[in-house]
Amino acid sequence: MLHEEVVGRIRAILLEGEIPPGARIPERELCDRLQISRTPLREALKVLAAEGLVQLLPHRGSRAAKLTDKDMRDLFEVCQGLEALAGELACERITDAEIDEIAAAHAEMVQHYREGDLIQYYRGNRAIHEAIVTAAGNPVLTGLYASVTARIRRARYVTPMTPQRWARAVQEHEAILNALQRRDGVGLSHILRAHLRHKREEVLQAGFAETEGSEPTLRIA
Amino acid sequence: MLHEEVVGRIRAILLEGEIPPGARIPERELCDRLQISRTPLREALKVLAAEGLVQLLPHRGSRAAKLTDKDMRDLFEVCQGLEALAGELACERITDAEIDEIAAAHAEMVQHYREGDLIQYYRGNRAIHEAIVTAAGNPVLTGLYASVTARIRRARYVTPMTPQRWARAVQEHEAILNALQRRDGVGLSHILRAHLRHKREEVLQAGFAETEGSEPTLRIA
DNA sequence: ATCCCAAATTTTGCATTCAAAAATGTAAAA
DNA sequence: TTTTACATTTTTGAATGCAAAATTTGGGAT
Repeated sequence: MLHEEVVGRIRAILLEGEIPPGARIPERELCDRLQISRTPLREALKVLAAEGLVQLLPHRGSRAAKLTDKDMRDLFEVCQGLEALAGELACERITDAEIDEIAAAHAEMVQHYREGDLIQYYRGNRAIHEAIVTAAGNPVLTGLYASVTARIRRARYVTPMTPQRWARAVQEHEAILNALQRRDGVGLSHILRAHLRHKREEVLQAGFAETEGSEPTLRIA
Repeated sequence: MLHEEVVGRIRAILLEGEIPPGARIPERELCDRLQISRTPLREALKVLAAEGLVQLLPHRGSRAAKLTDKDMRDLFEVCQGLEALAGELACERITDAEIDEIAAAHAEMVQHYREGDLIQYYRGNRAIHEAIVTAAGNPVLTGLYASVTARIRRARYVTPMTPQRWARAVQEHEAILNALQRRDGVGLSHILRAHLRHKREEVLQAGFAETEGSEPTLRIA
């Protein structure tokens, strides 16, 4: 199946930031690179446009979606809502085994925190949030969440992670795990919202890399 | 722009139920009907597949997405979450003018209820929910909501609307309007969730039209 | 009569081709 | 020197063509 493959690869290229936000996407160049003709490429671009990663301009080609501050705020809001929903549902459905897995991932993440390994910390952090969404057992939710987080990650923003913020984030994660273990859906929902609200505030305060030139010091993956 | 046009028309055909869930979508036939070649048609089908209205089977063509009971439950859950989020956000941002508009739409809907005009009642009901989502002022949310509700509407389910259920729905709508006017985001969020949960229970209890033969007595729009 | 397998037909997936629109470059006039 | 009009080039959007895969059809064996 060429089509899916192509969508995935272009998505990766966009998430990787190889084509910066707002930049034109040269069809021919991508065709040469992916060794395909324009037909499947254009199909893939249409799909990615539907996902919000690409914007199509009539007779003027496609560009990598450019996210404004407002777009980021909107995405974070929705992400928050989806995570809160996921938390509630997860508490109703999560198995003990799944909780154990998340607890293990949490412990690992805390270890990275102690070691000061921000990259690995972020990786673990993301894994935990995705595990919670998965535990909600709702593929529709999983799909929308993936789409929204992809778009957020697309904006290679930089957060100046201060010790205070990091410590608070870890504390919040302790609370998240705790609520999960108690299967306190409402509580988890509130914690998750606050957690993401804090992150959003940090991001929007710091601004994020919108321009092509500015190289991010750290990409949150 | 041919592409957008085509996506819209096929989406309409699917929502209209002309191609029943699970049925094959004959490319050639649609091409003849829409007077286009296969290229833009296939691009449109890919987009609709990304939206979840169409499912593509490798080398076996595309089918109108078939929704299982589980799918419906998942969609309702997410819809609930999105509406609850929209309610909270709307309360923070809605203008007096927008509230007045919704109040007017509400009064109109109640009038249809009194007249026993279920079709018009549903139309007004949908308009109100969409207005609340719009009032949230979050295009990302609006887009996801549109996608989810389209998929729900796609399943032409039938709800035996009893007088009791109808009365409760109207009561809940009174409460929704009330919370909006008081700009009570948390309250509105809870009411909206309960509102949709009730609807979901009705729908899932009744089952929905999955087979081609069964003609729905009433399509919830 | 039923089942199974192979040939023919249809349909799908992708490449190529063609026409139209936009971008670019050039030259002439103000 | 700047601006505008025009021609050329590039790129996009859609149609067509072609090979591979799947479905259908027909014939033979059980």
